[in-house]
Amino acid sequence: MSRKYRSDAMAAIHEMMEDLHDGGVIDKKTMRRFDHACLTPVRPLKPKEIKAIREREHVSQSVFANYLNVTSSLVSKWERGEKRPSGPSLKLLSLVEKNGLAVVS
Amino acid sequence: MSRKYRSDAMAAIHEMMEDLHDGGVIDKKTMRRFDHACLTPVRPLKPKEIKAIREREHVSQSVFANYLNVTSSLVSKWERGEKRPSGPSLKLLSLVEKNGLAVVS
DNA sequence: TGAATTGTGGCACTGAGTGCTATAGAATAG
DNA sequence: CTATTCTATAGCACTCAGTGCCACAATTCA
Repeated sequence: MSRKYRSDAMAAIHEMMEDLHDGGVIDKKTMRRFDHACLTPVRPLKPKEIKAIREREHVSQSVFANYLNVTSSLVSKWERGEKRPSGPSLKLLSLVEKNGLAVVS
Repeated sequence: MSRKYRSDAMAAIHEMMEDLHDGGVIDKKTMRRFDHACLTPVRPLKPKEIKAIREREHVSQSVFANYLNVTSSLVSKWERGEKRPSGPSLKLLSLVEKNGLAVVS
C-alpha cells in the first residue's frame, strides 16, 4: 500500500505543479528542475541484475520480452552481456525493477 | 479514480495468476497466453501523435526526453518524422499515452 | 512418441539513438 | 533595454542496439 500511496501522492503533486504552471505561477525552468529531481534514477544494469529482475517476476525471456516490446533474442543477449540496454530500454528495466512488471502492462 | 482502480485490479489478478503458477496450478504456456492477452497493445505512432502526447502532458521536448531517458534531439526527430520510435521507445510512449507521464516517474 | 517451450549461440543487417554544433525566436532575468 | 536562458529545428557523423533469421540442446507436455 505504501508504494501505491507514494505514487498517488506524486501524481497529485505533479498535477498541482502543472496547474501552477498553467496559471503562470511558475515558469518552465522551474518545472524542468522539478521534473528532473523527481525522476527515478536510471543506472546501467549488469547482465546478472537483468536476469534477477526477470526471474523475480517469474516469467520466461519470451514473456519478459513481450512486456518490454523487444525480441526474446535481445533479452537473452542482455542477460549474457552480449548487448547492453541503453536509453529507453534501461528506463523500462528500471521501472520494472522498482515497480514490478505490472507498471508496463 | 477509475483508471487507478483498473490497474490495481489488473495487478491483483496478475499476482493471483503468479500464485497459481507458483503452486503448479497453471503452466507457463497458459501464463504466456495470459500475459500476451493482457499487454497494452503497442501500435506505431505518427509524429503528430507523439507531439500531441507530449503537449497533453504540458512538458517541453527536453523534459519529455528526460522522462523517457532519451535525448531531446531524438524527441525532436520523432515529432518531425526524421526518426521513428521502435521497440522499447514505442512501449514507453504507449504507456505515457495510456497512463500519463506519472507512470514513468 | 511427437510437439512445443526455453535458453544459448551465431551472423548479417538496418536504422535508432547519441553527440555535437549552429541557428533563431521567445521568454525571463537584471 | 540588454543579457541570458530556454525552446525547437536542423544537419552531420558515428556507434551499436535491436531485429530477424537460423540451428541446437534440454525440458516439458500431450
